[in-house]
Amino acid sequence: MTVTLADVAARARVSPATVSRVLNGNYPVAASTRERVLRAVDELDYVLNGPASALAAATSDLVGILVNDIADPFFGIMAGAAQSAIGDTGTGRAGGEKLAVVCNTGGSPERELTYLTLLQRQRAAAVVVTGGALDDPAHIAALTAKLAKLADAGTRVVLCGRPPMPGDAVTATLAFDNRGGGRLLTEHLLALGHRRIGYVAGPAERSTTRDRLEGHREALAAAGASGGGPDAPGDGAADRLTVHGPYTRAAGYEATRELLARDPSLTAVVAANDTVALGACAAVREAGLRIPQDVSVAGFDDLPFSVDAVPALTTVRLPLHEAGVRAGRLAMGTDTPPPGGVETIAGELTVRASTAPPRA
Amino acid sequence: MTVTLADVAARARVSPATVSRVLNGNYPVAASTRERVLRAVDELDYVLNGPASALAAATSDLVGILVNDIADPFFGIMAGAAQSAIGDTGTGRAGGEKLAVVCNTGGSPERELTYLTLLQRQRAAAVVVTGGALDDPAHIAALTAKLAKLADAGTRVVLCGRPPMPGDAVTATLAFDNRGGGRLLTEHLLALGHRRIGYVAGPAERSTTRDRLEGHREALAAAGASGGGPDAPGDGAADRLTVHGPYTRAAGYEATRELLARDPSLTAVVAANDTVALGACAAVREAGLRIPQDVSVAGFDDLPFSVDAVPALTTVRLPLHEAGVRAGRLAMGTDTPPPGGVETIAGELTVRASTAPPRA
DNA sequence: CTGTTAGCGCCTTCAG
DNA sequence: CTGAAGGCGCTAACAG
Repeated sequence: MTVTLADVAARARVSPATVSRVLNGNYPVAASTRERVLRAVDELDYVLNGPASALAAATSDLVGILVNDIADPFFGIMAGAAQSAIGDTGTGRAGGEKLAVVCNTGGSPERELTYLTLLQRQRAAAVVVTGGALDDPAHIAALTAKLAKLADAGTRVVLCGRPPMPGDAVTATLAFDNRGGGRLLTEHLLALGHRRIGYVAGPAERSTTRDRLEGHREALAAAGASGGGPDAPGDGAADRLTVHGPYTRAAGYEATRELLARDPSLTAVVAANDTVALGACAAVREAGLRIPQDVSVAGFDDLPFSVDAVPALTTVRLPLHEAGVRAGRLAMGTDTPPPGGVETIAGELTVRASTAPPRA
Repeated sequence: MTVTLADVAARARVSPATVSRVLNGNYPVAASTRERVLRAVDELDYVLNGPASALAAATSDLVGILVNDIADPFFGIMAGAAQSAIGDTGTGRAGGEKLAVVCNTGGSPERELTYLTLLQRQRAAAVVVTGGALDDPAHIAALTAKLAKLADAGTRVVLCGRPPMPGDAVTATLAFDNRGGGRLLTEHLLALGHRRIGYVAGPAERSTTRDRLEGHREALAAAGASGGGPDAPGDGAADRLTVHGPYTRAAGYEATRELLARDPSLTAVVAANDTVALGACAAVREAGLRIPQDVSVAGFDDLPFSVDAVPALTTVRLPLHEAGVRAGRLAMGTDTPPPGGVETIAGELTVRASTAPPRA
């Protein structure tokens, strides 16, 4: 029923090996022969058998992209960029195309491991793992081991928007400077004159959460050290003004209500990301406070909707698209990895209308 | 280097055939033997060779999910839901898991076809195609032919959020009632008393665009027919008050500026979807008009951010998650297809704060 | 430049 | 319930 390479060979009156060679284009073939083969392929409407090819060649054209939440544009943008960078490599003919696919872990460590196993089973050519890591040592160990196995089997591994991992299994790591970004944002607020700043953090066990929060605390500490005075924020106050929750709008809303209850004199709220910031805005507004006149609000990531929020959100812009493209190229082996294997990508403070000096 | 099924067999002191049988679980094996095999698998850290398995069995555990834009939550939600419905089928052991992957076509018909070919090459177990179709007959024909080939090769094909296609290649179609939804929305505006309604449509060549616009026009026509009077909207006016553009916020912004310029007396703007509506809101606001006091704005889809817009967006809720889950189950063969193969899913008018009666 | 020859690792009848 | 044997469709050395 299904036409095989042998059928094509017969029709083109050449050997199967020759057909394979023109299809893969990695071996000299006479132009006339090639054309005859290509014609036979078209006439027979032949489609290469991927599994057979992968089995014989011991590598497949599958590239996996792992994301924590496919419904979140943060991941969608990176994944889409990586996928197009990978897909565009295709030579046009049936040969070169890679099948770039995205796998949604839903943030679950088990599913992350499961997908990696599935990809290993398929003998994937490369794997791109995006998004913040879990801080759990057991999971990190399991993940490291799994990635090492993949690398052993010849799969290229690149991390995108995720901190470096131990071991040498990883081809390249693109890490976001979350800590630096967090610091920038809070410094901005501090410079504006804010002193009582609430922080809506992400899930406690994620590296992204930790880094951004650390940046925030660093800025606070620096201000406290330099500024002095009884009004300066200390660590105790910072703890009291931090609430953790998932990276969702609903969590941002709840957390902000809580913060406002704990300290009604808050003049600013920093959210772990833009999505959370949207929830924070809703809570602030519901409390009868104006943004930014009564309370400033800031996010992180600069997702597309942030510029449209009312007021437009002050945030830290992360070059998600560029990072995704780079990750895709690295996975294809068309870009050379950075020296040391790790590249840190800075965030850019983007000041818009949601932050302003506090009321006098 | 890599451990094979034969290694496992040797260690468990059984034949390769037996190992295969316990792994696939589709054949009786003595409990004690099974346990011995499973232990060997764990000890050797064996991972099935997907390509080899697929080659021998002539089917793989790959399931492809095609989306138009992975950075758009509309698709992310459906894809995520489908993927989890498919992944959750796993029996837990290395056997049953399917590898559900999402492929981003970027709305390009060529890439859609390319991905389908790639999936066909992998001998995918099933394919879920989401999102509106292109109205181009040539592409529809090509797509139909490709899907027929996939179906021939034993791949299950399900359409999700897309109109039915000719031929019997498709296992099941989950179509959204875009026309009905569009009608509901405009009827709502009409009932509120609006007469001059602008429409920001999507790309002209997409079925989703066409259907939603038709619903809008139907409502207008019905009102014109029943209402009469010189102020009643006619087709000419409707044409003049419709602007097409891509499904982006920027397009919504531009189109709305244009509409406002064409007819400053507009009292309502209906957008093709929520994302576009956000841009429309920005344009309305920038024109110094208030929502909904001066101009009402409505969207479509009810994406998560819509409830957070200011004011919260009136829209038509589509059960994206539920549809995705259903599509996933249909793709797995765990749900039975609807009679006739086509199931139409209605949208639900969701009235929020962005629409109100026009000013007197 | 092209044909021949062996497998790649697994599944699946067919015997036992 | 278990083992033996053949082949799935393709690629990769080797020869020529």
